[in-house]
Order: sequence, then structure tokens, then C-alpha cells
Amino acid sequence: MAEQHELRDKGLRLTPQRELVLSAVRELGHATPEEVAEKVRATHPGINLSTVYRNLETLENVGLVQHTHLGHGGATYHASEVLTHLHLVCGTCGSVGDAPIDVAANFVQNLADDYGFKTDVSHFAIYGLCAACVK
Amino acid sequence: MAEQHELRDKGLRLTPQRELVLSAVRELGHATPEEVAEKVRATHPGINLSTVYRNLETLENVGLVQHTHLGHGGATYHASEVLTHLHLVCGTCGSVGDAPIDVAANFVQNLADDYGFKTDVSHFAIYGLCAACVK
DNA sequence: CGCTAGTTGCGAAATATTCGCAAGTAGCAG
DNA sequence: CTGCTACTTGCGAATATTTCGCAACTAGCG
Repeated sequence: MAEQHELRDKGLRLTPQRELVLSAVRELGHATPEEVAEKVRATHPGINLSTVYRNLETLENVGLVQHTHLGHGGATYHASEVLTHLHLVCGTCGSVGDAPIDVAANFVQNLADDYGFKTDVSHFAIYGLCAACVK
Repeated sequence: MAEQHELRDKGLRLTPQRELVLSAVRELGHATPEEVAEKVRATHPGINLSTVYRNLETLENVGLVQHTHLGHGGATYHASEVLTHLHLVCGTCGSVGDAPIDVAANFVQNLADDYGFKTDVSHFAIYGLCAACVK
């Protein structure tokens, strides 16, 4: 079966908590540690916040999830697979929009050409005013 | 003299603490609230951290300073005048480089054209790997 | 079946930031 | 120059967020 555990592959132990954290991140698309914990608790009530934090960190180390900074303070986690878009955060209404990563291709290229800087565009959100608030 | 207090102009009271916070931000270029407090304390020891936070917030409201997200959690404040560059944060070595804002002009334009999103490029740092770490 | 090391739970500790409240003072009017 | 009022400050406590220590637990392996 192709179902060789990806967690095992990464050299991690396959614990129910760990799987739950990973699938919670995947289902939520993007979520704060607290939201992940909440989601996980829906099916496995006894889980501890510390465990969520530790697993998020662990999963990040092996590259299965990544975090982005959307707003003030709170980091937001994504499954790596879905990291194909930018986050457009509106400073006025607080909404978070998406944009395909290629609108930034040009920008990333500039940075690479002129500064040798290899940009990870999606790590930080793009801040500004959404179309609705511009009006 | 042209020295009409800019703080007064904005409808704020001119308190020594407030002036100190503002000039600390200007001198430091970019700094966390804690660094600002430290700087301010050099000349005015009795100042309170809460006061720094409150003044930073107040100054931001009237547009004299702005904050940017450079790393995990801590906001970093700038005087508005110097906000003419992007921050290139290296995820590996932690260095913060600058780039003129126009390397992003194209990108900003794309976002405006396609999404009506008015981007404030400098609010969030650009994350990636600096030239040195790419190697 | 039994071992060993990686994990979990839990509460405490470390940080970062915000708030309430009483005392202090800048700016304005008289 | 004097007094008044509202905006500010200091300070400590309250929150929020994330990290740690430690003992108990268990996944994976022989």
C-alpha cells in the first residue's frame, strides 16, 4: 500500500496526537495553535496545548507544516502542500484574502537577481487594504 | 521658526516622555518596544514600559511611527520618514537587509490591478534566505 | 514479551502586552 | 499669574501566549 506513514518516513513516531495535529492543520487550511488545539480536542478531548505546540514545532522541522505571520503576534500554521498562495491581510477589516503565488514571481525574481535573496513569499502576509476597504 | 511642534500639530500633548519615545524610534531606525524603552531610559530613567507601549500606539495613530513585523512575535517600530525600504529577513542567519521599495513596485501593481488590493509592502518583512546563507 | 527512547500531560515559569486607578501636569481661560 | 480640566504617567496586577521540567506512558524493535 502506498499508505506508508509519512510521519514514519520523516523519522517521527506515529502517535495519535501527532496525526491529529497534522490532519487538523490540513483541514483548517490555516490556523493558530489555539485553533488547532480546539479542532484536535473535538475528537480527542484529553489533548494538551503544550502537545499541540510541540507537535507543530516538530512537524515544522520535518517540513510537513509551515507557519506564516498573518497579524500581530499570532503565528498561523499551514500544511506545506497548500502553501501555494499569498495572504492578503486587510489592515482595516481584518479579512484575509488569497492570491496565487505567481503575482509575486516577478518580485521574487527581482530580489534574487539584485540581492541574491531567495524569498519565501508566503512566510509573511502581505499587508494593505482590501478592495472593499479602499472604497 | 518652522519648529512648531509636530506633536501639537497632531493634536497631542507635548510631554517629555512622548518626545523621548518619538526621538528614540527615530534614532534607532527600527526597534522593538523594549529597545525603545531601554533607549528612553538612558536619558529619563523613570519611564515606564506601559508608557512606551501607549505612546507607540498613540504615535502610530497619528501616523508619526509605524510598526513592521520582522520576526516571530515582536513588532518593530519605525519613524514614518524612514519607511522607504523593505526588510529582507534571513530565516537562517537572522540578518535583516534592506531593499529599496521599488523592487516591489511591480508586485504592488499586480496586486492592485488584479485584486484591487492596496498593498503596504513594508508592513511585513520579506522572509527568505540571504545571499550568504543560500550558498 | 520486554526494553529503550521518544512523547504526552500537567502545572509552573517565562514573556509580552494590556488595563485600572490614583496622582501629576500640559494647555487653556480668566 | 492662577486655577481648572482633560489628557498622561507610574505602577502593579491581570491577561495572553509560549516554553519547560518532570514523571508516567507507549510506539517500534528485537
